[in-house]
Amino acid sequence: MSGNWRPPSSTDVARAAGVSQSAVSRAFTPGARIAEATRARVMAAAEALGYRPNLLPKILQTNRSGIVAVVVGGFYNPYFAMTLEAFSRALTAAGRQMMLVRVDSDRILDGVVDQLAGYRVDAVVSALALTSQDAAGQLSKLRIPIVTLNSDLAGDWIRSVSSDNFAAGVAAARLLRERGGTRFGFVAGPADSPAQVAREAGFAHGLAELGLPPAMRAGGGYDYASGARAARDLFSSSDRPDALFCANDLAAFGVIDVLREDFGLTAPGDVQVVGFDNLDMAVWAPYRLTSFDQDVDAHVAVAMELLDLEAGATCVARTVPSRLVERESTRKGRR
Amino acid sequence: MSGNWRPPSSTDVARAAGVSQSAVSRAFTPGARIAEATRARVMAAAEALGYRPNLLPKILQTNRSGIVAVVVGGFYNPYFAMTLEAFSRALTAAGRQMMLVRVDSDRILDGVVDQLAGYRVDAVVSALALTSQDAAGQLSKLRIPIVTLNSDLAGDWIRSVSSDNFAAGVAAARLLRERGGTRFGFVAGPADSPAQVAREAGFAHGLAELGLPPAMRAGGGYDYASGARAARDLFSSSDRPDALFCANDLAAFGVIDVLREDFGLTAPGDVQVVGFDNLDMAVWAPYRLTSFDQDVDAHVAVAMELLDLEAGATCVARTVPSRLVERESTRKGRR
DNA sequence: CGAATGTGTGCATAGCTATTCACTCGCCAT
DNA sequence: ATGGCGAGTGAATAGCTATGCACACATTCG
Repeated sequence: MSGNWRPPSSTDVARAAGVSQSAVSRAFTPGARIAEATRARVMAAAEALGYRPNLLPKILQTNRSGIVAVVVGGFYNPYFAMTLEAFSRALTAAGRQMMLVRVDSDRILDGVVDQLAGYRVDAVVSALALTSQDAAGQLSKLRIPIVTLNSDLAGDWIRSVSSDNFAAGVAAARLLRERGGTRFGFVAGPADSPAQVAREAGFAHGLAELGLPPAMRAGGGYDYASGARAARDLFSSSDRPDALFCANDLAAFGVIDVLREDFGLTAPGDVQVVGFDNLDMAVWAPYRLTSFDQDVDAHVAVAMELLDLEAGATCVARTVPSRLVERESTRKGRR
Repeated sequence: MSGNWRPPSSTDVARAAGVSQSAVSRAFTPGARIAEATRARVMAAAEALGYRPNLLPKILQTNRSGIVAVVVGGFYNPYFAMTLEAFSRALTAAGRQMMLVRVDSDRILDGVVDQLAGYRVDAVVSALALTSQDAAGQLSKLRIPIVTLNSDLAGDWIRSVSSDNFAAGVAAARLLRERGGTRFGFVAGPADSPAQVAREAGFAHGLAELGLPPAMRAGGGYDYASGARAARDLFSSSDRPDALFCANDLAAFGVIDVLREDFGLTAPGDVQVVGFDNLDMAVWAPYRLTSFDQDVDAHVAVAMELLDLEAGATCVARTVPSRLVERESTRKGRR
């Protein structure tokens, strides 16, 4: 209708209710000193006008927006969806809002930092494989806390929470050995992912600890296609592995499908397969994948805790244990 | 360190650079009238102090935050991830931010509307199966445009963009008939989803148009388990269907897995299966699912356009055609 | 009855930026 | 020489809420 409409302000409500603007503010502030009758009159006027308090002036004064920025690199991996879901719940429960920022892998720093700083976000959560050290530095200068998931970024205002990726790698080696694996293979994730690196190192360490030769290696991505490619690479050679640890579930699915489809091999009879993430799909009939559960809720709980740490001096890094969920892509152990 | 630190303001920068606050503002405003030498001096001071313009005062005056709220019911369905990804891209390209809001299905209205209004979000995108008419009404009163995805909500400030669900249902019926289907089944989504209702109605219409008897029916959810249950229901009876249209891909995967696992049936030999959404997983080896592609990018493009429509008088509803992608869960047609 | 306490209300202000208005200064044209 | 003009700058202000301060009034107590 009118070109320059503006939402009703507390002053408008005050006028309508015949009170001062302060009274309106107090009516909407729990625990404020105001007569019940006045509050009722204000509320009636507010209801009639459709008034909602504007949060921005408060933010302007306190520099606390109640907004947490969550930075992700993409959504192709259902693991991100799980994380997002858990974060969303936790933030809502804490009365905060989530600003979702998607960046094309590398150049996070460009406009994004300016935007986040401009909106005065309370904190940044990065689910990025790798976060630009530069961007992190800029946020630190603005005293905006950063919580990093499965990354190894370090700095003054940076806290990190990770799975015990190395330990899981070791556990994978032990499990596969215990279940009768003899020739081991590792299906790698992207080289720039600290989680991938730690999982591989742990697996290698575990094998060495057991006196076994190092694993064959293929792959290089967290996606299905990368796993499929890895399986073709590994099984086209003469010396085929019979026990695989995959950097994540998505790659493991690709592996399993190619093994069955192209090579007529199934798990766990011909090859045992272990994944990482414990996606919903891990229970699906074609896979029934043994996998490490990252306990997303625990990750998020820790992250929420780290968000509100005020002192930025000490660099905090927390680890959340992952839990091995055995299904039928590995052989049964005695119980 | 200091308890009450505050980020540098334009006044701080002005003091440091020996100019007025106005000059600082102009230095950061493209196209503003300012001498190049002054701008350089301001920029140097800003850099030294780590100054970022605070966006809130501008928002306070213009009531345009640049924030679009995206409301979702959950992330379990990868289709939401696709939508989110596309929206995120589009909003970033338009220089806007996404506030992600997750609601527990029904009670959206509680605090959420207050929050969104309080932050002065420019618009709300709802990817919810059903949106509370009440919440929608409240947002309308605040003149906050709503764009609904695959929903049938109507009202003054509400615009909707949907797939041609009915037409797709008809097309599914024709395809399955043309490929030799004789006994038809429909695997339903949740009853409160307008998309589910339209797809089923279209399928029924298509069958009737071809002079075929109505389809058997099972299911009632958009998830894998629901599809699995539906398959068990349908194939435990004596009169088994040989052509299935599933309300979405996730359910279709459940169907296919149960058919293979529990009944030893495969697609397309024993049963033909058609899904909806064309998820990434539809190409996976165990499925190779024929499915309707919703063209997420087109949905989002239309939604972005509808977001900025100012006039709230006419109720806009746009439809985006879906595209049939044939894979190997249906038989080959002559080409 | 005076004082003290407590309750309820209004006034004024901080918080930060973009923008309008007014002003100065140097330069050109008449 | 003087009016006009454009460029560059600073002062002032709007936008909205929460809150500290002051004040008015009622109530209670010594």
